[in-house]
Amino acid sequence: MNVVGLKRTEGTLKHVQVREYVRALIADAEPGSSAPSERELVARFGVARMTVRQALDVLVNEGKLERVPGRGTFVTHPRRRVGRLSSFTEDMRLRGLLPESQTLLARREQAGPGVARALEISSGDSVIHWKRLRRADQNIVCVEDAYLNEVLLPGFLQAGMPTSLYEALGERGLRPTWAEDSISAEVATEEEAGLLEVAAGAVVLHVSRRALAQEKVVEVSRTAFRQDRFTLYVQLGDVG
Amino acid sequence: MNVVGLKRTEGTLKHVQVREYVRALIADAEPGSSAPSERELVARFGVARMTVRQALDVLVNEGKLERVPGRGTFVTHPRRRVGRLSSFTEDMRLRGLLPESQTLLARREQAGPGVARALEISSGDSVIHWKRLRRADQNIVCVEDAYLNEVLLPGFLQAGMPTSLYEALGERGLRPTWAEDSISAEVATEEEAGLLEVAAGAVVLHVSRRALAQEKVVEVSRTAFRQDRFTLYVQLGDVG
DNA sequence: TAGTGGTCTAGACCACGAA
DNA sequence: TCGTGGTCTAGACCACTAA
Repeated sequence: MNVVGLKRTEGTLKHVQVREYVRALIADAEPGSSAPSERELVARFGVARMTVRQALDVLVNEGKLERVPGRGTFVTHPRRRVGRLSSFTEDMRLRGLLPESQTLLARREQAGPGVARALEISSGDSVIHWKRLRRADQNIVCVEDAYLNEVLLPGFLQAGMPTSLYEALGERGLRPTWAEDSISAEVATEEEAGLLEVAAGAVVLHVSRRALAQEKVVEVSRTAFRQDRFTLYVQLGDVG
Repeated sequence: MNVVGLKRTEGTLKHVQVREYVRALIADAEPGSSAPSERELVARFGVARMTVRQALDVLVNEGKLERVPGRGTFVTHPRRRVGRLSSFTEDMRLRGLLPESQTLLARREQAGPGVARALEISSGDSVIHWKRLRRADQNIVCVEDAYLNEVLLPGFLQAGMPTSLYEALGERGLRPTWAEDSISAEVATEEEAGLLEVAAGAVVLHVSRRALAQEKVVEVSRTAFRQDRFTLYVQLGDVG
C-alpha cells in the first residue's frame, strides 16, 4: 500500500487531511458507491484508525457518508432538505416563474413601537420602509411591506433598490440565516384588495416574517398573498 | 474517586451509559454551567478517555454541550431552533393550551389514487383513515383528515386511538423526522364550516402534510384551521 | 473465511486558560 | 503551574456481511 506520509508540521491536522481527501473523493461520486474503507485509509495515510474514524465522523454527521456495519462506508443518496429559507425571488425562480417587483414606496422612516420591537431596536430609530407589489409571470401574487434595520445597512436606499432583497443583503454579508414566519388566513383589507386586484372581502394568505443574520434582526415584513395564486411550501425537520 | 464499574454484559454500551448519565445531569442544568470534565468521567466510570469523548461527541452534535479548549465542557445556551416538526398536541401544549381530540372516523380503507400517490403505495392498499375534530382549551381549532400507511402500523387501529398521533408513532419507532407542508388560505367547504362551527364561506387555513419516518411516508393529512383561532409559526434555517 | 464497521483500552504530547 | 479539551497511537475483540 502506498503510504502518503503526512507531516504534522505542515500545519494541517491529520484528521483534517484525511477528511478533505475523502471529501474530494466523494464529491463527484455516485450516490451509493463505496468510500474507501477505514483500514484502507489507515494504510494510505499511515495514521491510526481512530484518526480515520474522527475524519469520517464529520462527513457522516454532514450526511455525506453512511456507515453500514459489516459492509462498508458509502456515499449517501441526496437527502431531503429541511426548512429552506428562500426569498420571493428565489422561490418564484424555483417554480419556473419570472419574478418581478414594483416598488410602491421606499424611504427612511422612524420606527414605530411595533416595528421597533420586532427589529429589536428603539422607537424612533431609522428604518427603511420598502413596500412592493410582486408578480410572477406578469401576474400579481402579493404585496409586501418590509422594514429593514438601517443601522445595519448604511447607504442601502441610495444604492438603488435591488430586485432581490436577500441577494442584496447577501452582498453585504447579511443574508438571513434564520427566520420565523407567522402564517394565517385573513380577509383582505380594502387596500390589499385594491393592490392585489381582488374583490373586497377576498381571502388572502398572510405571512409575517422576522429574519435574522448574524444573530441580529435585519428584516421584518408582512406579506399578503393572493389565495388563488400562491401556496406556501415548507419543509420541516425533527428537533435534534 | 468513586468508580461506578460498568458491566458490558448488562447490554448497554459504555459510551451510551456515559452519554445518558451526562444527558440526565445537564437536562435541568443552567445554560453555561459546567459539565463534568472528560477526565472526571473517565475516573467515575472507569473507562478510557476516547470512550468518554465518544459519548460527549453525540451531545455536542446535538447542540446540548459545548467544548471550550482549555476551559472545559459547558451546557449550551438554548439555540434558535430550525423548522421544528411538531404535532398538534405538542404545539398546543407549547402554547399552554389543553389539546383535545374527538375522533369522527377511524377505520381501515383502501387507498384511492391520490392518497396512494402521496403515501407512495399502490391504489387499493390498506390505509388507516383517521378524522378528528381538535380542540384547545375546549375551543374548536381544526378538523384533520389523516391517512396512515397501514403496512407500517400493524394493529394500530386495534390498539385504540391515542391522543397524540406522533407520540404513538414514536413508540413504534416511526416518529416523523421530516415533513413537507403545503399551506394555503381557503374558503371553508360546507362540511368544514359545519364541523368548525363557522359561517358558510368563512376563511380557513389549510395545511396539507406529508410526513416521513425512516425514509418512508407514514402519514399524509389535510387540516383545516379556524382562521380566528390559529396562526401557524414556522422557523426556517438556511440551506446547509 | 476474510473484510467491514463498532467498540474500547491505556497511554501520549500539545495548546490554551486560569490561578 | 495545573487542569482542560484536541489530537493521536497501536493495538484489541466483537458482530455482521459477503463470498
